[in-house]
Amino acid sequence: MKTLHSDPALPRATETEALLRFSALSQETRLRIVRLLVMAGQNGMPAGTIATQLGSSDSRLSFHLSHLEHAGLVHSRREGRSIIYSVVFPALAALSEFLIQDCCRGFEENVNEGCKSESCD
Amino acid sequence: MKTLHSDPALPRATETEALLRFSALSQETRLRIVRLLVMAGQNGMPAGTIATQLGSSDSRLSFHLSHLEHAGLVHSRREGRSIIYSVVFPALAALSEFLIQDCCRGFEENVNEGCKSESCD
DNA sequence: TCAACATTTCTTGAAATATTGAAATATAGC
DNA sequence: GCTATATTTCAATATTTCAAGAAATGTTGA
Repeated sequence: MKTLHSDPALPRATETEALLRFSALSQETRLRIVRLLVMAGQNGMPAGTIATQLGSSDSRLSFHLSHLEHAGLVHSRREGRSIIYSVVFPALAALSEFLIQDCCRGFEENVNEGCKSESCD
Repeated sequence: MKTLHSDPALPRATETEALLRFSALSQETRLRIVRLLVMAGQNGMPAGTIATQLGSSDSRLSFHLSHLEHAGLVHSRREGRSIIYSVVFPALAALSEFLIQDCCRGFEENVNEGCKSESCD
């Protein structure tokens, strides 16, 4: 079984990246954008559609999308007059890796029993 | 193989919890506290030791520890005159679950190829 | 180039969060 | 009870982040 966080080819986020990404995800609108884009998958979604679905103003949404893009969590491409946003799955994966690796890997001798028995290996 | 994010007994964090926890982790000192406590494992570490190791003032550290505890990411217990802090591994696990589940589970028909081929299953 | 549409940038003010240092609280040992 | 140690709380200040709307920019298709 190949899992999201155990793929050795998938680098864990650095502390700086992790900080930037956690910060980006710690805002309600931005977290919802990410969840919306995850559901939209590789097709992505135009900025205007996202704004409509979340009931946010265009300018506010643009700000949040820039924020997410700067954090490397979403990617944009132009299609006609629309700009299509989509989530960067490897970035989410690396962030998970950052948490999980610290939780369960490399510190096996120290890890608590709850984690060891319920969640690891 | 039993993995951190695929254990059905391990509930995914709610959006509110996720927001609170992402927010807690998006601050340099707090992220370092969590990493330090992960390394300390179940034994945990006294507040004073954490402050010394991170070069932070006692009062500042106390504030950040309260913040992390309120977010459910760390737990405290008294031992003599020290208060020992330790990380709540299931909380980290649930947060990872929150990201990973949204990334790869429940939306298989939409998930992008990069995620599907590199990270899922 | 022009008109229409989509997105971004900028400004302002409000709200949340961080830092510092001093004072307060709690425990252990004498 | 008294003192030393460990940690937390509090008040004042500084910093960061957020929201809203107007104006500016960029793109398409005629």
